[in-house]
Amino acid sequence: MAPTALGFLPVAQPLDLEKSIESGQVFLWRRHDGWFCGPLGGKIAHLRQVEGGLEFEMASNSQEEVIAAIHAFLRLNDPIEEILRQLQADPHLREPLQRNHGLRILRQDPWECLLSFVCSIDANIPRIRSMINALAGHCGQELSLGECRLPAIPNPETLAEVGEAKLRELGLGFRAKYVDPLAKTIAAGEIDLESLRSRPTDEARKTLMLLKGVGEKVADCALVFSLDKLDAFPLDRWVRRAVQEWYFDGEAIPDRAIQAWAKEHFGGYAGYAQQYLFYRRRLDAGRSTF
DNA sequence: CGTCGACCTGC
DNA sequence: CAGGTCGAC
Repeated sequence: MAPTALGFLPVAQPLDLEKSIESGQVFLWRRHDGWFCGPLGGKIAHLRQVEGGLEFEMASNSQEEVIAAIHAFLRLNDPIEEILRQLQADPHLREPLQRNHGLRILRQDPWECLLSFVCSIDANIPRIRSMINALAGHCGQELSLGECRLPAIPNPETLAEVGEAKLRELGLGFRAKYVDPLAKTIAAGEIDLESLRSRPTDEARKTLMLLKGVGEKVADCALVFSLDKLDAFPLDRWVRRAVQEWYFDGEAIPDRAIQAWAKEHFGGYAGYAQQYLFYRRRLDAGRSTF
């Protein structure tokens, strides 16, 4: 039995763990006895928000290591007050910012993130979860902590061995023809995802889009949710609709024009703005699939 | 260059 | 219909 680090991390900044985890950024996390249970830095973590901070439990030798991992995952070093202050200048964001106070961008593993969002193509959140879980269940390492068991996302090398036919059997549908070469390309080291973190946003985006199945939207999700490019602005059908309705009087605008507008309008934290626009637009549409 | 259909499957 | 992408006009 691995040693377990248990503890409390004080958090004195806007944070809503539930909203952040259940806002369609991560797909393996689940609730378990009032805790959230999910993958964190290659291990399994339990997190629970309580008055003044977070309770945590994780397999590890050191509390410091766990706290560092939580900090990274929840992006607790982002200048969140400054970000929120900037976004509040936009009247369309004031209400969603207030109603979803503490909704944060998460920092997940780039491979896990890219794979998840390729699976997200033309699917809804329950479907995405089911695909990711099927993949992980088939060839991912089984993690466990207490009573909570969780299959990890298979690494690219392992996934590359599975083959397109099996991926279809696992329920990926046409996405199998993207995921199979994606795994093979990453496994072969042709693109080093981690190294994109230190490249400019546009360059990292172009590199990601060399991959089959990675278009603008999927690339932007990987950039914001895993590669620290908070200026990227993932443009899905919901956000596109929100922008057209709220800022352009319902007029249809080409994506590149929306991107240029977002860059100008939201600046370096467009990724955060997108998350609030998305969240609000989904709620207004009466969805409850979070 | 913009536009359009095909692509899997499940709720 | 669902948090797109690709390839063919």
